[in-house]
Amino acid sequence: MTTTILVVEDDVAIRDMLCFSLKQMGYTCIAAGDGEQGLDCLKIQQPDLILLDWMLPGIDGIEFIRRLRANEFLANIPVIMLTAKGESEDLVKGLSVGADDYVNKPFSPPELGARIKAVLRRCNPTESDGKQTIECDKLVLDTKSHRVTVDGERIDLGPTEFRLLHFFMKNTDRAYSRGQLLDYVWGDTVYIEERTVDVHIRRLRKALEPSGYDNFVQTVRGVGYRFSAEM
Amino acid sequence: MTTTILVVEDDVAIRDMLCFSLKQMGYTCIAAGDGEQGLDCLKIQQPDLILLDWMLPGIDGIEFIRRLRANEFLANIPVIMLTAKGESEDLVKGLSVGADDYVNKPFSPPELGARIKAVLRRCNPTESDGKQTIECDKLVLDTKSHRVTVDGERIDLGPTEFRLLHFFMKNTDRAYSRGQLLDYVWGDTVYIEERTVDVHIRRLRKALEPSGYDNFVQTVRGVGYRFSAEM
DNA sequence: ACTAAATGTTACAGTTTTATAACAGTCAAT
DNA sequence: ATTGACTGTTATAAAACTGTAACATTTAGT
Repeated sequence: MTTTILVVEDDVAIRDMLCFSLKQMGYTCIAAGDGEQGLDCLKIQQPDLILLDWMLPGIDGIEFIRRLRANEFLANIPVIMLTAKGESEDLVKGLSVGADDYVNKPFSPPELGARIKAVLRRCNPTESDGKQTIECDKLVLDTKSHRVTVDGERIDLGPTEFRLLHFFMKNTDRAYSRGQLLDYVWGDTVYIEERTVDVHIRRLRKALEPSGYDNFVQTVRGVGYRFSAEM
Repeated sequence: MTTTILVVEDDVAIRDMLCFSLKQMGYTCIAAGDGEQGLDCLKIQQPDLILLDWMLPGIDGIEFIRRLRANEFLANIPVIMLTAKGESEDLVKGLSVGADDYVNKPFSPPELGARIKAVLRRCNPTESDGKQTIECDKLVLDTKSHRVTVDGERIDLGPTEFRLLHFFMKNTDRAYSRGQLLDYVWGDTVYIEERTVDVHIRRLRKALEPSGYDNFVQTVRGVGYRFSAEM
C-alpha cells in the first residue's frame, strides 16, 4: 500500500527538495507548481495527503482549500500548510478554513515526516481496512496482534510465513503460481528464485502440522499452490 | 479524588496568584513558566485541566494546543485560555484551534473557579471516578499516583518506561511498530532513532522481571512489540 | 518399470533483526 | 560543583530468518 502525496509549491528548488525527501521516506509524490495545476492533478488522481504552500501565484492557499473542501470526493484529503515565518495570521485562517496542520519554513525533513505521519494517522483512525481477523475453520489470523491461533493454541510463524499465510487466507480456493506468490507476498521489486517459494511453503506446512491444518496448503501440480479448506 | 490543574503562565506574579487561588479551591496545582516547560510537565503527569496564558515566550498558545492535541494521551485534556483584554482576535483563534473556554484578564478567583468547574463538568460527563487504574492480571497501573504494583509490591519505573507500559496496558494484544510506539509514547514531534525503542523495551522488561511479568512484553519479529497476557 | 519433470526436504552460510551493555549528555536536587 | 536519575545513541553479541543449492521423493507419461 503506497501513500501518495501531492505537493503544491511554486518554488522549484523547494518543490524538488520536498519530492526527494518524500520519496526517501517511501511516499509516492506528485508535484504541482501552482494552485491551478494542483487542482488539475486532483481530477486525475486522489492523493492521500496534500502539502500546500501558502503563498501561491494565482489561486492561493485559502482558495485552494475552499475548492478542495467543496468537492465531495476530495473533501476528506488532509492538508498540511507550508507557511513562512510570521504568517501566523494566515495560519489561523488556514486552520479555520480546513487545513489539518502546518509546518513553518524552513523545516527539516524529519520534522515534516513526523507531521505527515501524525496527520495521516489522525485522519485514518480506522486503519487496516476493517477486518481484524481472518478465519478459516478454526484457524484464526489476527492482523492487529499479528498472531495465528487454532483453538486459542498459538502457532509460531516467521515474518515471511506469516505474510504468506495471510495472503492465502485472504485468497482461499485459488491457485497461484510461484511467480505470483513472489509478486504478492514478497513484492514485485525483488528477484528471488521460484524454488524458494517451495521452501517457505514447506516451512508454513511444518508450522501448521501440529494443528493438522497443514493440508490446507495444497500443491497444484504444474501450477503452484492453493490454500483451501476443501481437499 | 484530587483534581490537578496545570498553569502555564510566564508572569510570575499572576502564576503564583493563580496557584494560590487554585489550592484554596482544593485543586492540586502544577506551574510552568512557558510552553516548553508546560509540555515537559505533561510528559510526567497528566492534569485534569490546563490554564493557558495566550501570550507566551517561545511556544505560544496555538502551538501549545496543537502539540497537545497531537498526543493521544493528552488530546482530551480541556484547556482554558487566559487572554488580555482586546485580544479578541486571539480568542477566536484559540477556540478554533481547540481551547475549551477562555477567561479575560483581569479576572476574579470566583469567576475563574466557576469557569473551571463548568469546563470540568462539560468535559468529564462520564467521570465521577473514571478509570484510575488499569489492570492486567495482577499487574496494576495507577494513572494518578503514577505507580505500578504487583500484589501491592511496588515496581519502579522511569517516566518513559511508565508511559510505555501505560500505553501497552491500554492497548493490549496488539503489535506496534517501533515507529508507532515513538509516535504514541514519545510524541510525533520528536525525531528519535527507532533502536531507542528497543532499549526502553529492555528497561521495561528488566523492571518487570522480578515480578515475572516481563514476558508480557513480547517481540513480534519483523514488526515490533506487543503487550499481552497470552504467550 | 523407466524416465524426466515437478515437488518435497534438508542443511547451511549469509544476512537481517533483536538483545544487551556501555557511554555520554541532560537535568534537577543538593 | 557534585551527585544521581534518566535519556538517547551506539557498538557488539546473540538469535532468528532467508534464500540457495543439493539431494530425495513423487508424479505423469510412455
